[in-house]
Amino acid sequence: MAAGTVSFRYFILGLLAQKEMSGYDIKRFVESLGWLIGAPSFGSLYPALHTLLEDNLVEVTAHTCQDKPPRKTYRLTQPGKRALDEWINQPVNASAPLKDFVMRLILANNFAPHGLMAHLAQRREQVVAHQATLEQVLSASDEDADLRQHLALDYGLALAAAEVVWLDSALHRLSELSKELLPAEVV
Amino acid sequence: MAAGTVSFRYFILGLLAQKEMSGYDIKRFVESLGWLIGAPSFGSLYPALHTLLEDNLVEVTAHTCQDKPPRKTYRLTQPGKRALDEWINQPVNASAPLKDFVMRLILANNFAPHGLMAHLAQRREQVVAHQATLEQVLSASDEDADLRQHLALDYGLALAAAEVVWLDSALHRLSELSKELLPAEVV
DNA sequence: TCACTCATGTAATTGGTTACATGATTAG
DNA sequence: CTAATCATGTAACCAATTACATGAGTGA
Repeated sequence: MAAGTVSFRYFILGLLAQKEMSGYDIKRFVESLGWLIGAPSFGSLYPALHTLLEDNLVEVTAHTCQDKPPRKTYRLTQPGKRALDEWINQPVNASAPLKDFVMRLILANNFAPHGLMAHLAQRREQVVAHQATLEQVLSASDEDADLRQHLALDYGLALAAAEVVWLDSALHRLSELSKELLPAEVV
Repeated sequence: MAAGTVSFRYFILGLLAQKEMSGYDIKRFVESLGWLIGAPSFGSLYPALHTLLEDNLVEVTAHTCQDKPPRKTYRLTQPGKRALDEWINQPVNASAPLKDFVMRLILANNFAPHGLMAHLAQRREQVVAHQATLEQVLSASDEDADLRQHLALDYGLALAAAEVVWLDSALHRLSELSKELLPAEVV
């Protein structure tokens, strides 16, 4: 295992599966679409790349062309591809935080066909369960409590509801997509 | 500073401001409404309480009545109250994660009157900015890319939109509330 | 020449988890 | 009498941040 990261380790691997990138590229990319997951700092990103390299999951090319600052781009090796596949199609811990869900969502392309839908369906179950918990807490709380007391509950419920709506629509669209791709496969 | 936590440190302090609780109580409470922030483990919770105690921000009572397992309940001291006020009315870092926002939302009661609305307004700005970034990335990406490539973007946009709607409604309700409470204060 | 972005890295520290250890009380 | 829940704690470990250090290229 050596030193380094774990959560981001496979996420980075997944990003490199889509295209070859440098550490700096990864940072910029994650910053742009990662407001829900938070971009890793260089202090964790570079060491993570080094350990992936040590483990032979990625390989590197140094670009030292002049009139550009030198950079190193990383890409997956065959063992890296296998490690990623194994990781991504593995069921996630039921109480995984939002962050983990979104990280996998960003790697959507790397899922096996059924895997992605399973991931969304599992998330849906989780969110619905949380919704139920929040509603229960809300109904158990003081009737005369002021708005401020319920704010967080209300917020949680609003986000959960929005997420369920989105998940349903995404699941629907994905199933349409798979019907299109496998028209003869209908049971 | 000693060992212990930091993010959760003040959050715990805020919970104790609402009512006296034991470590176990805190865990249960946070688990029930904290799906967006994640409950701290006992391994961080108890040490955090110990350091709050050392710093004289909380005080403790041991309840060793028989036919109940012994427990310790914590409550704020005056210095604790001051530390909390100082912390909560302090502006948060602009790129703070969702978790930080929600933690403060749970502590809504502890805000100075204007502080809470400022907090929501600041969050709104942040979310709108993220929305703009995501839309930009979306429009810059391949037109022929399949649904899977846009899933995370789409998810982010859906959540952001829902959050803005909620924030607007909450801000509106809070301003109604403050009008009610200070009817003569209108400029 | 000064500041800014691009680009890579390391060391110290921190915030937090996991696993472990203990014990009382309650329900089957 | 055994399992589950209530209840508190410690030690080892880990992931990740912050701060630091370096250097090339670009534009004012």
